[in-house]
Amino acid sequence: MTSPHGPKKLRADARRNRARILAAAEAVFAEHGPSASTEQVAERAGVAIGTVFRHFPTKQELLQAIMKDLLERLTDDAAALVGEGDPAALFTFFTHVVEQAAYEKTVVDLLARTGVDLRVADSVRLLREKLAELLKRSQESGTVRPDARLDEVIALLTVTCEGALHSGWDPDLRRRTLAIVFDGLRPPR
Amino acid sequence: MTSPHGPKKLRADARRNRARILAAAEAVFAEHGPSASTEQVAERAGVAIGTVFRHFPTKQELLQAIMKDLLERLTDDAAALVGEGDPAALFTFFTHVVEQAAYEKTVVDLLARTGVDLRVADSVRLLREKLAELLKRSQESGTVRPDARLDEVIALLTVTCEGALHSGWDPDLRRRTLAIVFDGLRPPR
DNA sequence: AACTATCATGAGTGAGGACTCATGTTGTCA
DNA sequence: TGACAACATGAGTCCTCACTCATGATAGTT
Repeated sequence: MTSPHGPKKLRADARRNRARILAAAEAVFAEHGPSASTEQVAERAGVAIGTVFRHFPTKQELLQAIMKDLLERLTDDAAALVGEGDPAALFTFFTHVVEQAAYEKTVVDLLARTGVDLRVADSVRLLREKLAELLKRSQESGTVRPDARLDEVIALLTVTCEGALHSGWDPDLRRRTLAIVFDGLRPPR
Repeated sequence: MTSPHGPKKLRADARRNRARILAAAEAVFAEHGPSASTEQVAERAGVAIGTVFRHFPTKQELLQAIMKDLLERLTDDAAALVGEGDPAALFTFFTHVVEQAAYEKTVVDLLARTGVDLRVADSVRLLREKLAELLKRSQESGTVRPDARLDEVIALLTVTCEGALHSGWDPDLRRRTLAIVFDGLRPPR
């Protein structure tokens, strides 16, 4: 950690604006992809462009902040599923993430394109850990083949999200494609 | 066809330059993605930027030309496999395409991102037809489950190429991921 | 060889977008 | 309630990039 005291104290209006910018950015980038302009974000947030750059000195940092947010949300979801003890938890999570991907164009872009080298390594590591737990549980309960490794699962997850998104799969195609992937992940009978 | 006489007669130097530009564009876009600048293409081809725009009036058209090229190449590959009668032809083709994807960043980008609405619909249709044949053969020989439809197969193909590419899968991960997808595509025992 | 339509050249243009900074505003605390 | 540091503003800067066009070169034809 660079700041041992957590986030610096912000003035009330600054804290409010920061939140509005983050929300606006998520919406705008979700709609138009990461190449959307910072101006659009500012407009949606109802602030001047200078304010956006005060909170996030570069566009890159703004994207990182959004990504960190989403990764943490996903990690929480995964953690909740670990608690529930669903034997098919991995498939549940998989489906959930892919469905959500349709509304998170940006994050999928970032995950798959820019890679994971974005200084969000910590958040990614946490998500990996939760996913590893989900995988282990599902393997122990016999829902997932024992020789499947975390890397393949993540690869399939990422890739399926991208597809569901950019290629605009309709719900039926999404279901059918996931069904094939899930069958591939099941243990041989 | 818009031109019943095939491509218009070009002067020798023009034909040579057109070919060099296409090759350069494929290389540059493969390396840097479709956002690479037209200047880079011109430089790599050893021509002035005006020459690039003489042959391809917009960047979009240049990208389309590359895509058409690749689609035709893939269609030929698929047609050859149809001729050979390999019962696992679909898997062979699938593996081939994914391996090749690592060198074709641009096309995968275009296929998955810009979609197929790029006025290359004809080339896409031809490739689909060949793929349909491959699928049918593989299903008849019992290699692929009979309820798999072409849409899912194409979805998985596209998506796997994207992953192999942007996420930089190493050969081992690529093999393992494909193995899962193929298992999902096999008929239940 | 002479002629000309076709082609190549590359500095220039215009638009868009990331980022800055001088100026004005407001939350906060004594 | 003053006074100041923190914050907001948005016109302006700088840069990149797709695309143009006036000028010069050349392949193909007679």
